[in-house]
Amino acid sequence: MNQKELAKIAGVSSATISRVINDDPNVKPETKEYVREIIKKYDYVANINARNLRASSSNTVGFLISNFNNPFFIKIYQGIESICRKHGYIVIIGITNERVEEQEKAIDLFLSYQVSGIIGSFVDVDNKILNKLQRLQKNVISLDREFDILDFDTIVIDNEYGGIEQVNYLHSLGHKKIAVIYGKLDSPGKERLNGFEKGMANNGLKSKEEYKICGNYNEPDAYYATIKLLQLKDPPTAIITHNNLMCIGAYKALKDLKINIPDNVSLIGFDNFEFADYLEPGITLIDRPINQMGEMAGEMLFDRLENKYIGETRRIVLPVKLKINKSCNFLTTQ
Amino acid sequence: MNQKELAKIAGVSSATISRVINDDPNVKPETKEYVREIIKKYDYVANINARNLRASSSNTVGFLISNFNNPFFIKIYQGIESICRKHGYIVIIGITNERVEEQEKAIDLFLSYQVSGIIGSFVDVDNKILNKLQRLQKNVISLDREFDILDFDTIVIDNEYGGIEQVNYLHSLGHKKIAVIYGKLDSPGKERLNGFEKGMANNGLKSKEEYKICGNYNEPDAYYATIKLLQLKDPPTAIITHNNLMCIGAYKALKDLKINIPDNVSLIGFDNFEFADYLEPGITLIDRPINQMGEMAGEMLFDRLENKYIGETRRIVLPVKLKINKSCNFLTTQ
DNA sequence: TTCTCTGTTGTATACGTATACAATAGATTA
DNA sequence: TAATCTATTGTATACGTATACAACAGAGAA
Repeated sequence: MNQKELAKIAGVSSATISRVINDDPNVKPETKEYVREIIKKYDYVANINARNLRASSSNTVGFLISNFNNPFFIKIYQGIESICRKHGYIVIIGITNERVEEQEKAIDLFLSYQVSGIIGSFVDVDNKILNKLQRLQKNVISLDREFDILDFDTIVIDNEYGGIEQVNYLHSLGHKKIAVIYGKLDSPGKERLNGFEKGMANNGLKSKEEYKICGNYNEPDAYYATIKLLQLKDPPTAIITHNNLMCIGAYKALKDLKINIPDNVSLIGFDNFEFADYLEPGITLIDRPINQMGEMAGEMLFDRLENKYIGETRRIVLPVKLKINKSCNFLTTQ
Repeated sequence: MNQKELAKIAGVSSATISRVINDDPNVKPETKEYVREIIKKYDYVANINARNLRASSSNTVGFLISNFNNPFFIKIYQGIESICRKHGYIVIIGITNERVEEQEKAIDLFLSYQVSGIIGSFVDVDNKILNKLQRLQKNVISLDREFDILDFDTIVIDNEYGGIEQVNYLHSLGHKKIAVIYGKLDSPGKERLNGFEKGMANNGLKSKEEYKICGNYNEPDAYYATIKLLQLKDPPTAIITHNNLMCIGAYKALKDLKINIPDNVSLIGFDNFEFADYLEPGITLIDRPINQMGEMAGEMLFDRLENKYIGETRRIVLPVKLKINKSCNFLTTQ
């Protein structure tokens, strides 16, 4: 069923159908009502492909993520979705799995959909990707990641500060043997690690190579990293993790090894997660305003799309905050 | 940049461009290679709206869910997405928030996108919705919910059995004062509650009205339901919850009330969740093969779409299993 | 040579929509 | 009355693609 067929049934022209659908004021009220009844009766829905083709745009926003393994992206998605819905836009999801090839495919998909804008946690950006993104003018928001080459609105958190604070807090409890399970060295990963090193240096602590293990931002790698750390001849008394999944991995490893947190080992996380407060012990961590991020990204994008903001690229750095719970303890003399 | 423009640049016709994109064998290999270079050079991507319009189909699957608050749907989404990706299809998400009006909008959206099929956890289905769905022939999978009116492939779990097993287990531990926090009375909700009643009756237990509270499948309602239960003059010794979010709500309430699980109150859940094993105590629950459900739904759909299966409506009932952990204990004499 | 066949490319068109423009009837004005 | 204006509707078209069909050149056969 299309406009033409429906028009024939209704005894009007297809233009009238179209006008009624788009609530054109130049239609006689009775006609409008009559056509609306016909539309309802036949459950007619306009073909969005034809619509978008004709309009040369699609009221669609692309949301680029690694995947949904990290609940971080789910929260962000919900925020973006609600803003888009409010503006009558659809979100399509592109998954990179942290691979540049998949990222490129996802971006091509977005472009083929004629998206109005993209909100993305980009894996890596070279000139090729940049060229593609530039077709969207400034309607791109880089979320959680930064790239020198990328001159788009950006929302990040203060990763370095978070990294420093983790060390500061453990140091204040008397810890000296501090290990870190860090993530992939993308932009937030590097900054968190920089923060770690700065924190150590500021407090006059020595950053030992064997205390630094990459957990690739995922749970199993962090699990094994934790086990490795504890098998060292001189194991650390505190473990820092640089994201939520790795914190969970470390927590599970410590539990499985029957190591008491925080009496034997203190554990501090980065980024909150659903059960952080309800594990035993509750997890001390660097908290970030994740609920804001999605909506903020959405709103920044629509400010651009609706020309409410025309101007220089914006860079928002959201603050992080140490949230103390019970997974860290004063270092007892051993 | 479209085919016509690119064709002019390349010095061929737009038909040739189109043929190269679709890897038509009737193109001279050298031409193909040459055109591919041009496409790459100009980063040309075909307009998917025009494509879908021309094709009168869209290689798109609609996935209908309540929302992403329940991690259940995330797992399912991941399964469906991976199967769709394998087949070159895109998933678009429709959110109902468990409201029929939003469900209708989501389905209209799917239809306007010319989806090839829908996998959905439907809120409710009347003739109107049914009519719309029937446009997709049999390419609809009803997930987790059942409706008499709906003659489509269905994947559910054995909800009633799960409900019975919860009671059986608690009874085997000596509990008699068993409360249940049940969910919305949709199809699985009803069956779980039926299971509860049957289990109680089978074991000669009396099902008290004041021990039955609706937790609406969400965490806060279950939290308050739990508090209410414990404020009763004669509080229950065991609490059954009928989904994961409500189990979490009950767990948090008990924790916040400093009530020991399982010594003071036993808690049993329905449906697994990330931290069930790592809470203290680990949660005893009815486990279901959730990882299978998404992929299975995807595969069932593509069997239809690719005519690998043509036939009667299928109904798959996946088994559930009691997973014993430490949140239930023998009833100690009071 | 002439004809046929094959491989390759181009031309023209339909998909369903929104809208510019044309057309019409009826109302208003001079 | 004729002229003008307004409200409403219809007609024709472009959006970008994929493909049916036409066209053509060159190879091979008769």
